[in-house]
Amino acid sequence: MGRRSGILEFAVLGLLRESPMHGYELRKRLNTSLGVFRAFSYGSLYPCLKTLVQRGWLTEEPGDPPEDSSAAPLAGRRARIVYRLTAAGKEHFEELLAQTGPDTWEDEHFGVRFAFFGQTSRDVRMRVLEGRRSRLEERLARMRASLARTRERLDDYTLELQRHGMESVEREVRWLNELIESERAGRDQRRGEAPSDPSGEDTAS
Amino acid sequence: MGRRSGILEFAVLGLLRESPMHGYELRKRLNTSLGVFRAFSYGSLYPCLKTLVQRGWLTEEPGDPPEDSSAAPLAGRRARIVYRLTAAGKEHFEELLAQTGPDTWEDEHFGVRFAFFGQTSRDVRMRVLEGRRSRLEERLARMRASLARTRERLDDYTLELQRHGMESVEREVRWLNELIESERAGRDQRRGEAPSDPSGEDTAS
DNA sequence: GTTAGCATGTAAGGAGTTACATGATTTT
DNA sequence: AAAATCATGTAACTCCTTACATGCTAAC
Repeated sequence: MGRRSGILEFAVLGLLRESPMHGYELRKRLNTSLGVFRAFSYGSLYPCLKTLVQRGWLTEEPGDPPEDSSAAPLAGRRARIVYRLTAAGKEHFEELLAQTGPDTWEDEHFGVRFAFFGQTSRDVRMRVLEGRRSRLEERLARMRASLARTRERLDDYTLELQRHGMESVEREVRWLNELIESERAGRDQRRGEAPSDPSGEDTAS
Repeated sequence: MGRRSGILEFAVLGLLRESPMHGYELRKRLNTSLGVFRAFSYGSLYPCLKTLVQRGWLTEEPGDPPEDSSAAPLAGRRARIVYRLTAAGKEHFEELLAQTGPDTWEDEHFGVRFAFFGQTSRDVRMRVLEGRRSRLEERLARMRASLARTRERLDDYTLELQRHGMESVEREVRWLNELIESERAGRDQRRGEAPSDPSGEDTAS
């Protein structure tokens, strides 16, 4: 069955944009390199890769990985399949980066979107950050209202949970404020990261 | 299809343990009263209720809700169905409270478990809190290790994301430490919360 | 007289997981 | 020679969502 959208697809495209990889390596990166990511299973990763190939966003190549070519050329190790982003795939990823999905998507997968901010134009970064902030503030308002209504009949544990939850949200809002301000303070040039050409300069090899 | 386990079932049983309710009310409580809960849809709630009835954990009664009986007895409003926890249901919920599921379950739904701590025996509370803490500490260790390995080749955004993520986790660990200490400080009597009958404090150690 | 809220439900589908199957290769 | 790690894949299942269908009452 075709994995239609989903965060996994997004993350795979984003990681492959940086450099080609085989599935096993990809999964490790999903779990560690991008820290905040959740642990995807092979059972979802490999089928996802297949459908991405079918749609023309990836190509499959047999072969040894880019790094560690000092090892046996491709002797043992059950021949790996290296996946590479196509031009169409790159284009598609740009679209995904730019588009603002439904609130729940944006909210649930904010961490992943943020992880690819390095490849995102400043407009979009601002939109994503501000969107998140406003949703958190809405939520905060709802929590406060609900707490004011029901405070009396809640036990200590529930109260403590709500208190801690609200504090966490408030903390994240402050974090977002800092980020937004720092974006606004204009530094387009954060090293040589050329924001003028979001689809441009791939860091191949 | 039989909703087998799932957090929704747990939450429904827990809420109904406090007092009988009809589905609509239940859903509102899931979304607001217990604040941290996610927004479940009717599409999952009603089927869930049906299967819980089938298993004998709930009974369906037609009728007006316990509060607001000043309104029309049950005149308009499409006759509601009030769900009440049976003895078997109570028993089952106790089991669910006491059992420690797989780590992922415990981790993903910690907030919900915590929300029912008022109905949970102290042993179990300690087990849940300490379990969560140790998993968070493991995760922290993994994050630190991964960060030490890959710091150089991560861009500023990814780095900032990891930094904030780790800070959040550290903060939650401190919170848990406070809670655990406060549990350890022994006060069973936190106001008039009498765990008089919940079959709770059976495991005296 | 139309929107908003109350109230219950079904069918189809999405996005993943677990458990399994397979097999080579390095380490113990 | 046993175990761990590398590597790819499939089938069945889970748990929840969306979109739809229905109909009543209160408020604007």
